[in-house]
Amino acid sequence: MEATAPPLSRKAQIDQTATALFRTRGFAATSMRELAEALGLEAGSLYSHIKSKQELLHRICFRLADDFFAGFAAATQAADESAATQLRYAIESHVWVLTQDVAASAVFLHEWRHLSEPARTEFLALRERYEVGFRLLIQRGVEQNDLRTPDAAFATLTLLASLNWLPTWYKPEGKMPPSDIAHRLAEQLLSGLRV
Amino acid sequence: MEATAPPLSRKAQIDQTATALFRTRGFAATSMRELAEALGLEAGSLYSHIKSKQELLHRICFRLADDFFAGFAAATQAADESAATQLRYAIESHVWVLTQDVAASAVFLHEWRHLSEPARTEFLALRERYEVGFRLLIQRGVEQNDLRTPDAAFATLTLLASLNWLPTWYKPEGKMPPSDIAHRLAEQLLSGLRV
DNA sequence: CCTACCGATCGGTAGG
DNA sequence: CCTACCGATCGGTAGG
Repeated sequence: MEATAPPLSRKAQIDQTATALFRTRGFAATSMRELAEALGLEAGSLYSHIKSKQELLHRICFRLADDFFAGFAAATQAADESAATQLRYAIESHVWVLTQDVAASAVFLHEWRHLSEPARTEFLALRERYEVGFRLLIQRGVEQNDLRTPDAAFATLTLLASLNWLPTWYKPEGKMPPSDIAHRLAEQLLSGLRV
Repeated sequence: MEATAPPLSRKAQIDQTATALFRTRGFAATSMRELAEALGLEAGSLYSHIKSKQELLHRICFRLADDFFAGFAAATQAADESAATQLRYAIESHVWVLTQDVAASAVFLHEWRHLSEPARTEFLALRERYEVGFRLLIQRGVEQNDLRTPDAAFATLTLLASLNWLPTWYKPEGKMPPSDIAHRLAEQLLSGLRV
């Protein structure tokens, strides 16, 4: 049971509508006039709430990055857990963030290259850091003899790839709850790595 | 050792350059003037070789679709092979097509939504059919007791996801030859499914 | 939040 | 393959 969501501020409404449009039509193919129309405004009126189209993309991408990092930190802070267990938590956290806002996740995953510099370079550095976090977990799992793989970097890429495909097929109204999906994905992906 | 490639026709040059631009900048964000400049032409001159920007995208996407289907058909025509073995061949074929033209593959995977109707709907139907082909192989592998998975549809999605992430990191000039990559990916992905 | 508008750029065409 | 150009649309601003 979920409480009714509090009313969104105008700015949050703009973010949400922009996210949906960027997802389905792409950043470059979405015009500010479309966005305004979807909100019941005139195009010029948007600019009393935001600075630019670019700012919208920036906010979406970096908010998601924050969420992914926060989840990863929480998943790996229990130092007494094995690396394999921490990896499971990290996978579940990743899926959780993805399912909490599929539209924003899709923008995060596919529209980031429309970020202008220096945001684009900064964004790529964050992604790299996140990926390294997963790779280190896998490597430690191998050292602890809980996991096995011929190539940890390779395994990391395929693991994240499987996870990041989720926004292309996940439907929030589907009957499998996010926690089930997270569990199932973690199970399947870990089964390919376990000793 | 590779023989020197034959000179490309003007139309093939346009296709190739458009593919590279659509990949790195996206279809919507690529202008015909950029494309012309990359080819050393004036924008208007493009239209003596092609009908529209849309036609370029259409040709790229459907050529790749043809390649994927041809490879899948070849991989699965040996009826005396087990489903698990056919699946291995199909995975290797998929990787082969991806690595033969990473740029076109990336466009195929990410820019198809800019296809105008009815091409877009037709394209989605083809993708669906291809996916079903993989799913049936996995299901038959399970029936033959060579493969095991709690959910064949789920396993299909994650398998294709892992494969389709390849164009985002594969560098043709890297030292791992495509056949090695295909082998390795097949091995890793099948290991998660094998009994 | 609207009206009215800016300069720039878009895909594409006519005529040679 | 180029020159010259079309109408449409773009992101964004000024002034209220």
